[in-house]
Amino acid sequence: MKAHIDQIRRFNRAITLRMGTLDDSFLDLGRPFGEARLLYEIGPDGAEIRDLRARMGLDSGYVSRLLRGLERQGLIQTKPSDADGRVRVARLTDAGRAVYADVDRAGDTFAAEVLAPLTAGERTRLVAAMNEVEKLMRTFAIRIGPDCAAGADAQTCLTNYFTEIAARFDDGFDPDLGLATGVADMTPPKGIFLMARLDGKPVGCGALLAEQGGIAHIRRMWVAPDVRGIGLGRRLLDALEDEAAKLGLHTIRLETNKALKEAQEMYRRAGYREVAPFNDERYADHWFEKRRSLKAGPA
Amino acid sequence: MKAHIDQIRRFNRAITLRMGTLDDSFLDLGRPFGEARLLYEIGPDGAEIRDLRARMGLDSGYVSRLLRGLERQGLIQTKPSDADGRVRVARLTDAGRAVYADVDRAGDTFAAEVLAPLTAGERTRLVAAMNEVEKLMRTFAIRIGPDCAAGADAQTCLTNYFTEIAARFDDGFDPDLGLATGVADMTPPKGIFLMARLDGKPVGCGALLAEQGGIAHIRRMWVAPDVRGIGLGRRLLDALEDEAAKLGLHTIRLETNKALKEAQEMYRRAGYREVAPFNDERYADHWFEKRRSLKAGPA
DNA sequence: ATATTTATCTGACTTAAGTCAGATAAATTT
DNA sequence: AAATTTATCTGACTTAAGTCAGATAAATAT
Repeated sequence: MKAHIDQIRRFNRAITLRMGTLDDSFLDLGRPFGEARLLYEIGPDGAEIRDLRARMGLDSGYVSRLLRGLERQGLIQTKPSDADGRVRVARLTDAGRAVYADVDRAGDTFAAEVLAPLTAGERTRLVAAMNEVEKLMRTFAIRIGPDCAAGADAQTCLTNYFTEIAARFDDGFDPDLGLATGVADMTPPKGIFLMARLDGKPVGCGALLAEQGGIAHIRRMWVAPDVRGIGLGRRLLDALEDEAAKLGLHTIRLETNKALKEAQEMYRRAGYREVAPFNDERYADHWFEKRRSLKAGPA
Repeated sequence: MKAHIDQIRRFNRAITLRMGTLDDSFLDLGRPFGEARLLYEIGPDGAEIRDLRARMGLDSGYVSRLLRGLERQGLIQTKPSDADGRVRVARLTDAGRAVYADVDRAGDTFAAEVLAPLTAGERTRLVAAMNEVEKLMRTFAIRIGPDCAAGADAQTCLTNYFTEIAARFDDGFDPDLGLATGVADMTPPKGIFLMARLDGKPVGCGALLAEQGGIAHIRRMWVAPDVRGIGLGRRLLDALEDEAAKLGLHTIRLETNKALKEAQEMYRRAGYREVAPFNDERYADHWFEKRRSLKAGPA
C-alpha cells in the first residue's frame, strides 16, 4: 500500500512537472492563460456561456470580463441563444478560429515532442500505458453526490435508464404502468436523488425514497454503458445506503426485473437477501432487503 | 502517429484535469500556492536559497519576498551557509515542520483516494502503468544544451566519467596522462560543452573541439548509468553533430577505448567508420570519423 | 398578472504572482 | 589591493486572476 501511494505521488510529481507546465505553455501564445483557456474551451463549435462557467468552475463576473476581452480583440462574438433569451452563446470569429488552430497545433506539437525521442516500440508502450492510467483514473474521477431530480442531467439519466430497460425487459417498459416515482419523491424530505458524474457529465444515478417504518426504498439505479465494469453500481449503492443511514432508516429495500442479472448479483454480494414481494411493481420479478446493521458481504 | 498524438493529448487533458488540480489543492491548506510550494520545496532538511531558485525557476526578488513571508509566519528561519557567506540556507522551524507534515499527509491522502475505488488487481495495474509512463516520459524530459564546462555540474559529470573509465579500462585511467582537454578547449570559440539534464540534474555530457582544417573532435561523451539504454548517447551525438554543422566543420572525429564496446557500436550505427589513428591518445584503441555530408545509418 | 428564478453583466474590490532596477556584502579573479 | 562575480535583498512596479454586491432582462412558477 505504501509503495503504491509512493508511486502515485512520484507519478504525480513527474507528470505535473513535465506535462503540467507544458499543458500551460502550449496554451500560452502571448495571451493570459485564463483567456486562452476560455477561447480553447469555446472551441470551433461555440458554446453557451452558462456551460463554460459550469465546465470551468469560474465566477460569472470573471467569465463575462474575459469574454469582453476576447470580444474586444475580435476573437469571439456573443449573441443570445435562440432557445432561451437569457442564455448567451459565444462563437469564434475567423480570427478566433485562427488562434484556436494555433493553440491546437501547439498541443499536437507538444505531443509529437514527447514521442520524438522514443523508438517505435517505446511509443507503443507509452501510449498503451497512458491509456491504462487514464482509464483507471476515470474510476477515481467519478464523483457521486446528491442532485436535483428535476434537473436536465437527472432527466437525461432517467430517460436513458427507461430506454435501456424498455429494450431489455421481456415485456418492454412504460414508466406510466410501473409504480410512480415523481421528482418530489426523490427530493428531500421525501427522498434523495444521487448522481454520478465524470468530469461533470452524468454517468449514473440512483434514488432513495424514505418510507413509513424506517424503510429506505431504492429505485432508478442506473450506470451508463461506457462506465460499466468498474464498480460504479456498487459505489452508488453504498452512497445510497449512507444516505439511508443519515436519515436513520434501518431497512433498505429494492426490487428488480429478472432481465437485470448483473444487478441481482451485485445486490446479493452487497448483503441483500431476496424476500417476498413487498409491493406490486409490475415490472419486478425479485425483491431484496437488507438491514443496515448487518452491513457485510465480500468486497 | 495521429492516434498516438491524440492519446497523449487525451491523457494530458485527463491528467491535468484530475491530478493537476489535486496536486495544487493538496498544497493549498489556506495559504497561497507559491508560498506552500516553496515551503514544501525547502523540505524537512532545509535548502539553499540559490538552489530553491534554480529548482523552481523563480525570480530572486520573488523568492526573497516569499521567504520573508514564511519567516514572518514563523515557519522558517534563514541563516548564511557555513561554506559560503553569500549563500543563505532556509530551514523549517517546528511550526514549519508541522505545516510540512500536513501538506505531506494531504498528498498521501490524495494518493490513497485515487486507489480507494479500485480493486486490488486494478491498483496493481494502475501503479504499473504509472511507472511505465513515468519512465518513458523521462526520456522526453531529458534536455540537451550547451553548458559552462567550468561549472559545478559539468565538473561532476567529468569526474563521474573519469571514475567510470578508470574502472573499465584495462590499464585504468589518469586524466593527466591522456591528451589534455581543458575548460577553454570546451568553451567557445575553441569548442563547446553540451550537457544532458533531467529536471535540472546532470545526466550526461559531451564536448566538441573545433580543430584545424574543418575538423570537429568529440571527447568526454558520458551518460549516467541510471539513464542508459534509452538512446541518450545517440541524442548527445546528434546534438554534437548539429553543433559541428553550425560551426561549419565538415569532418567529425573521435577516439575510444576498446573497453567501451557499446559506444563503438553506437558510433558505427551513427555512420562513423573506423580510420587510422589521427592522434596519439594513449587510452584510445579505435579511431572513428564521419563526413558531415554522408549523414546516415539506420535509426 | 405578479413574484421568483435564472443568466448575464458592470463596477469596485482583493490577492497572488511575478518583473525589474538597483543596493549590499561575501567570494573570487586579476 | 582592486575589479568582478555571485547571492541575496528591497522598493516600486505590473499583470493576472478572481470575488462580491448589485443591476438588468428573459423565462418560469404561482
